[in-house]
Amino acid sequence: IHYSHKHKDKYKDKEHKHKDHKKDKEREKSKHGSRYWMGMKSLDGKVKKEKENGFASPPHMKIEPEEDFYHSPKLAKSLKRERDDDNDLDFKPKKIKTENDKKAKKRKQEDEFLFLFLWEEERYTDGVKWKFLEHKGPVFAPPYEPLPSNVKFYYDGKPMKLSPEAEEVATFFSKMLDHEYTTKDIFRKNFFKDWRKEMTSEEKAKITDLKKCNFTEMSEYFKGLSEARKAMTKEQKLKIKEENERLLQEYGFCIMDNHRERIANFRIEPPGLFRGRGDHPKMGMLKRRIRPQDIIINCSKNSKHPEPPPGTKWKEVRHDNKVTWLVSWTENIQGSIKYIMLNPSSRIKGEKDWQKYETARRLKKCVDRIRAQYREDWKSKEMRVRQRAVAIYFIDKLALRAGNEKEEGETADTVGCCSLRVEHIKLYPENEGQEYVVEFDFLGKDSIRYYNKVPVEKRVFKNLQLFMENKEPDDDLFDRLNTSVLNKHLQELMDGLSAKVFRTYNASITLQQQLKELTNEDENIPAKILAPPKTFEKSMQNLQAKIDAKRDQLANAKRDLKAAKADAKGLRDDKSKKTVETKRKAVQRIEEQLMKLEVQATDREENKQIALGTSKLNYLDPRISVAWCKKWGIPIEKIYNKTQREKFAWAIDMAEKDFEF
DNA sequence: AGCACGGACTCAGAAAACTTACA
DNA sequence: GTGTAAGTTTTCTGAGTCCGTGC
Repeated sequence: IHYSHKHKDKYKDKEHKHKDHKKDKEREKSKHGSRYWMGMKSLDGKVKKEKENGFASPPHMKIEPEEDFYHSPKLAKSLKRERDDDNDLDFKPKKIKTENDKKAKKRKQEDEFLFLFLWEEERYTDGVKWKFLEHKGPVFAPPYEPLPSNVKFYYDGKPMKLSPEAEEVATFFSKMLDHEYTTKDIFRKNFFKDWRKEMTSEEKAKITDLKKCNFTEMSEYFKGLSEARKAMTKEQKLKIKEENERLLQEYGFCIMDNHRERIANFRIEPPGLFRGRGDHPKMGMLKRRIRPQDIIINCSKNSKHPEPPPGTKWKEVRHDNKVTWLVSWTENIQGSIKYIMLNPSSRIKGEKDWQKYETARRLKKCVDRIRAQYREDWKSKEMRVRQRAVAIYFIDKLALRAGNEKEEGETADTVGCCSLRVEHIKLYPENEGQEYVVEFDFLGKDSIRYYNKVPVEKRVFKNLQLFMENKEPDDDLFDRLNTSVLNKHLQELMDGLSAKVFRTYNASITLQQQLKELTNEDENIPAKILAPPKTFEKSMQNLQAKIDAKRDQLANAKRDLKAAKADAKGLRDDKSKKTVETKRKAVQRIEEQLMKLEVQATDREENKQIALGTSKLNYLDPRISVAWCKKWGIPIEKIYNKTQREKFAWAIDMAEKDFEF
């Protein structure tokens, strides 16, 4: 590997005394791709190198063809090196693909070490994330378009023209009419409260009861619009597509340290009604429209700053290169900050991802020690140490999340390990032939139910009994523990260790073991390994879809029933009474069907379903899969789709067939 | 010292959009 | 061949983790 930079040369020389540099260089050049980390698929010839800062905005930057997913970063360049501005060619890393070459293998390991070295250097010096950042700012939600005059809102059966502000909020509700949300009390209450805030004083005086509001005409109108959109001609659809593409090209990319990087979310979230997950106390509240004066822009001083729309101003333009976001604003529901950041394919996210797996690999080296330690701590004299030790055991063995404490009444009531309450576990000294069984039943992240019955060590069991003594169901199980205490301890056990590293480590190591175990030479590999989880997951999803459909159907039927009732009240004839009865029966029938489906779903749940998609993206070191593919000659496309390949470009490039997690 | 708080970042499922298989 | 359903990918944004800061 050639580094013109002295200090790297020095480092390199130490490690590679006898390398044939010339050969390497040639090989490298002939290779189409290049080492991701060194980012040598540069913008050479595309970005004008503007010298010293080297980052002046390239006025006519070309778009890199999509199939080339190496929007490779110049890590080396972003590191602090003296600006002797040698040309980039000298930085070209090696592409090592020589299968039989032992040297290559060795070099690869050294490579990895070097990467680590470079990373550490960048990271621990000053926390700088970039040297140059330029972008076009966010794309705002389209302005509200008032309803045509023939689409009416009715209050108490009478048409009523709403002020634009009140009307807009009403349309948000009308668009969700088919959704289960709108039947929930909290949702309706929150919505109505916030809606009234948008009303004129006359409207406020008149509209006092949500039940008397009739949004159906509005709802039908929007359904019609979406039908019309579906029925558009090919040309019209194409036109929209082109417009989107134009917007993407203009706003969907930024320049960060010499590379044109994809932005993850360049559109500002449009206004609407807040939909939390689970039993969220704030569901239905108005999520307000974000304006330029709410927006903070982050970019380089020496970049071309994005312009606010004519006649408006940004809240602030700052130049903080210790953070990775381009745009931020404060959201009005929880008061939290929202960001516009880069795509997972970007250098900055890729590096972080890679670092995450490196931390997990370091855990691999000391996990035995740590396990021995917490088992020892189960016997500690100190309560807090015992609690901590049992908690780590759960996190390790059951992949529980850390479980930060949350403000009551601000969010749905969900828990993780440290925030478990007595009511969430049951202890069985003896259960179905097993000893010391703990039954977990609680709502975790996104209000997803965690239900599990596991036998545990006797000591753990006894400890849990101890922790639960003299406590109420809603008391904390681990009253001497919280996530910051826990993580501080973990940090002492290993640099960079925190609760979530266990998930990454355990998921990845298991994948590796399973692949080793299940893959055998004389079998046709792909079918066997890839099929079962896929079909299983699918069947689960299908069921969920059925349930959802049934729910919608139920909501519809209920509404029909309501409408029929209203009619009957007005008309008082036999015919309408009869329809009410049929509708009522329909509702009942659908309710029963829904029940059946839900039972089915929980049954399957017992079989323990794993969200394969999520772990694939977030917990499994992609290098394991890449190595496996290379080893068995399986095309990487079989495993990762385009987006995933972009996200894992670093791993695809880095991992050889003998990679060991 | 310890703790509340905010900030920045990863991870998560729902929904929308798109693609492919199938009647 | 065409319309539709099923499957897959992409987008969206909410829900966590974790750490630094300031009292």
